[in-house]
Amino acid sequence: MTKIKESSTNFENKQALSSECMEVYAANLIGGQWTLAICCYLINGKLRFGELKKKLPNITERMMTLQLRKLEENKLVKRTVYAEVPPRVEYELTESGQRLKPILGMLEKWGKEHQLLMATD
Amino acid sequence: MTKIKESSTNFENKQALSSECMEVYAANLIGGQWTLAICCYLINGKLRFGELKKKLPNITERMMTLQLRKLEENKLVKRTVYAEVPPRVEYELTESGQRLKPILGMLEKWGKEHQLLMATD
DNA sequence: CAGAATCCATAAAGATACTG
DNA sequence: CAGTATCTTTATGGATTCTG
Repeated sequence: MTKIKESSTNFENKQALSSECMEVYAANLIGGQWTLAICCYLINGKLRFGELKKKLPNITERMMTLQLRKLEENKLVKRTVYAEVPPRVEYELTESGQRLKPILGMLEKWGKEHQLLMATD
Repeated sequence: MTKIKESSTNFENKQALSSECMEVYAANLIGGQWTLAICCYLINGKLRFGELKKKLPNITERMMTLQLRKLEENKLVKRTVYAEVPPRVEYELTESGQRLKPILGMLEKWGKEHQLLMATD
């Protein structure tokens, strides 16, 4: 009786997926609290759980697990478990995740410009 | 003693703005529940409160007000109040909001591709 | 018309402790 | 190491009623 749905950021029961435009669908996939941060760090290559955790000092393990599982479920991240002791799990972006790269680039550029605007006023 | 902060999606106290990359900052600005949906509809020109509400049948007035105020606060949306009876308020994207257009375009494209991937598997 | 004010339910996030 | 489990807190969203 494993509980799965705790933090699935509701794609199924909310409006976004069903009736809204594709941008909203996309935003729901990548707009989660830690989603983009994780993707940013994975875009340069695979990372282990602990390595990723180090880059996100403020995230709890619990949240990281939940977010990574969601990302995996949404096929943005691939999770590979190595049957070793001590355990090793590696996370990497999928093809689809990689294709976010140009979008991340534009977001970064837009963010910089916008931050400037927010400041000079 | 007006209460302002009820739904400000926490830029100030959370990690995103302070330590993370610019993509995360940007995502926090546009990643809110209704944010992108609203932007999508405003990208073709200004709309009144009621008109926008019609395009988002599932949003409550309360949420729309909150989201629009947040958008305004973040300078993505400009709010113009006309001193008329009955009252008229128009919402439109700011320059900065308009500059999201190419990003929305890419998100749409990516979303379509990704949705296909999610289906064929 | 375009909201503001309340009250309330649920969902998401955090702290902490524990484990294969 | 890479998580789980549990509990608590906080955030988010909704229903309803009221108003300039």
